[in-house]
Amino acid sequence: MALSSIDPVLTPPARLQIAAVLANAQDADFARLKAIIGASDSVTSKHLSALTDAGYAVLHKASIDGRQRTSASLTRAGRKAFDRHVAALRAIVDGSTTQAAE
Amino acid sequence: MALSSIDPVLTPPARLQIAAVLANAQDADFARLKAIIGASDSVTSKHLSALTDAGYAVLHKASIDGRQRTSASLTRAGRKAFDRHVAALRAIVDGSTTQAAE
DNA sequence: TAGCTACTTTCCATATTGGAAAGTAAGGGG
DNA sequence: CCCCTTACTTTCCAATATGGAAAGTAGCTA
Repeated sequence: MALSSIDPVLTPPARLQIAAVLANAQDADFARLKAIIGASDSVTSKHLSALTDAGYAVLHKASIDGRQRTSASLTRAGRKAFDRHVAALRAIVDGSTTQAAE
Repeated sequence: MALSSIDPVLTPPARLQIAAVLANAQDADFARLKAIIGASDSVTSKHLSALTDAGYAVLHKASIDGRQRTSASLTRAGRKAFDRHVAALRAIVDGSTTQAAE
C-alpha cells in the first residue's frame, strides 16, 4: 500500500524540500537551505540533523576564504529514500485527475 | 515560493490519502477510508473532522438498508486545496518553480 | 426498552516542531 | 594573546499534533 512507502523523515515539508534541493543540486550550503525553508538557524540545523541521523544526508564542513561553510548532500540511502517517498506520494496522488491542475 | 502553497491540513499522509481518494472517487464511505489509512475509528473520525473543519470535505449521513452510513466527499474548496497542495509538492520535488500562474 | 451498529468525543500519553538563547568552534582584529 | 564575529549546534521550553482506548451519542431493530 502506498502509505507503507511514506517516509516519516521526509514528511515534514521543510525536510522534503531540503531533500529535493539536494537531490536536484547535489550540494547546498546551510544558508541556502535555511533561506529555502524559511526557518531559523536552530530549526534548519535540527532538520539537517534529522536527515543526517537517518543516514540520508552528510554535512561537509569546510573553511572557504577563512570562513566556516557547512554544506549538505544526500547519501545514496538518502536519494533512495527520497525517490521512494516521492513515488509513494505519486502513488497516492495519481489516479486522481490532478495531473495538470487548472 | 513552493512552501507557501503547502497546506498543513493536507500534510499528514493519512489526510492526503483521504483527500486523494475523494478527489479520485468523488465519494467514499467511512469504513473504506478507515481501511485505506489503516487507522482506528477514532483516528479516522478525527482526520475526517479535520477535513470538514477546514471546509475541505462534507459528510453525508444516510440510512441505507436501515444502517447508518457515513460517506465523505470533497467540497469545491477541498478539491482546490488538494490541487494546490499537489502542485506545491510537485514544485518542490521537481525543483523548478513550475507553479501554474493563477 | 435493550442491544447492535456506526461513528464521535474525551482522556491521556507521546512525539514533533518551532524559536530564543546559550554554547561551541574557527578565524580575524587590535 | 584575548576578544569579537561568524556560523552553526544544542538546550530549554511552549504549543500542537497524533494515536488509541474507552466512553458517549444516535438511529434502528427486535
